[in-house]
Amino acid sequence: MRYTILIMLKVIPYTEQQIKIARYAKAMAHPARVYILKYLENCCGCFAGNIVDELPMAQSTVSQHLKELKEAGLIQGTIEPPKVKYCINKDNWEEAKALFKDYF
Amino acid sequence: MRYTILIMLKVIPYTEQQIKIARYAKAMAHPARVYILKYLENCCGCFAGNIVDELPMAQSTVSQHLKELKEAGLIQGTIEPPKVKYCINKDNWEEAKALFKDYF
DNA sequence: TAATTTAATCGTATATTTGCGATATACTAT
DNA sequence: ATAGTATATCGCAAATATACGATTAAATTA
Repeated sequence: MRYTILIMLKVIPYTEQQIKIARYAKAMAHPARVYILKYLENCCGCFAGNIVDELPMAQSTVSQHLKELKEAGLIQGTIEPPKVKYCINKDNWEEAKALFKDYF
Repeated sequence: MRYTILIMLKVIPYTEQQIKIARYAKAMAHPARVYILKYLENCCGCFAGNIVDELPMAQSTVSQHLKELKEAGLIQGTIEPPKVKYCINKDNWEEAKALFKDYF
């Protein structure tokens, strides 16, 4: 007796662009982070403390949001003891902009 | 004796736009959903089953992602028994596009 | 009427996110 | 040295997200 085995393969279909868009979108998926990014665009080189003052949440929570934006590559921090100055990461910000523009 | 009471109020600072951007970004924060939106842009009026076939995940999981996109307002489904035809929600898609364009 | 098809929903498990207070760290000023 | 300042990190709780298989619902076909 003969058997025919049919194997259906589903390959992960996402393009690099789609994965990046999802990652950037995730970074922007909270109003506080949307706010921070806009704030830093106008006020590049401000300190973490300034952002904490703007937002209705605890210092530790803001720090966490900053960390997420940093890990997503959208911002970067430079230490100016005892403060930390934050800026938009221009390269990645431009990349995100381009990705979303192409996508929409 | 007299007391002066200083009350510091932090008002939720987010604009409507920022809240909407966060909501749309959240909807796009998973590669499968980024994929689905793009797929529906090219193939408006395709069925849920077609999307399931494209994606490396269970039918129930795809259904959940579709639900999220629907709840975010980015897609809409019309029943054509026993199938469901999905489409981009043009109004909201255009709104999202405009919001992100302004934002970046 | 019974079986099939298509998609949504339910129940569940696990992982991630969000938020907070407390604590740690790393400098500065007294 | 001690106290103060600015920020990050830890530990925890609650909420939300992700994924799956099983079941349900609604219409169609046999």
